[in-house]
Amino acid sequence: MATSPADAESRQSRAERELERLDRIFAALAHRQRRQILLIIQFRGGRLTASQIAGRFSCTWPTTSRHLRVLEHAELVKVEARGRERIYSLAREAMTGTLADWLGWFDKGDKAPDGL
Amino acid sequence: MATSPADAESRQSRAERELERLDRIFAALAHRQRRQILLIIQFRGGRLTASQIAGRFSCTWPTTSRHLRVLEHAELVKVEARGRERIYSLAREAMTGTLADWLGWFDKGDKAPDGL
DNA sequence: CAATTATTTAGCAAGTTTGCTAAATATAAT
DNA sequence: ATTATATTTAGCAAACTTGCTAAATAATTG
Repeated sequence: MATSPADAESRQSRAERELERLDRIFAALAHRQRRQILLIIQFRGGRLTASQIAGRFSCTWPTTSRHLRVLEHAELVKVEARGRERIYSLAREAMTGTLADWLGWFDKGDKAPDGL
Repeated sequence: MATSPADAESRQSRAERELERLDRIFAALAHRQRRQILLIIQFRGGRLTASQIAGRFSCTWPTTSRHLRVLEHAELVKVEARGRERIYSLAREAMTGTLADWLGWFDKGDKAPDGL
């Protein structure tokens, strides 16, 4: 099958989108409170409302709310609106998938990633 | 055995030092070029001089030099001075150890980390 | 020793992130 | 509808990061 310019473009975009995804994930994880939020969700029931999460931190609510948005944008958490509450849970795939895959480059020395 | 104030203090410090270590690791990984440097070291021979690394990027040398220092400070790479060259290699333990351990919290739901 | 090569440090400007307070939105209860 | 509750958005100041150029250090060669 022929490889159209559109294919080439979309292939490159996809690689670039992958990189941007990693950028967002690692940027999101670069703040201690955001990592802590993930652990709290994991070890405090798996599903928590924004206020349950915010309640565990000493900073103001809007600050935690922003952290939650960063995590959401990085697709590390999922949100489900229920009435006036928002219930956060882990998007485990992103963590153990995307992130663990990246880490995997350093275990096995087989193939190099695209851009080397 | 009695637990002296010094013990308590050092125990707390150790936990805090752990967290600071993670801070440094995740902060270091939060920049695309720094992640790329790690991959380059991994897939281009394992041991590279600063200039070999810098040569693969379009930014200026001092900029790459700073990135290398950030990685070194996070203990993600080791440096060995040989004459006027500095040879960088991966400090694999930090990556597959510390980092993979952190990721591990999200696999198995057994015990929660210290500060929860 | 003077010149060259490898690499880092200093210092600055531009951009980004974080945390705060005040105000807005949106659903639920009275 | 008014009030209360849950949560977000706006906008600002302080702090941090990044990239640059110019200058410094440090080992090597002529």
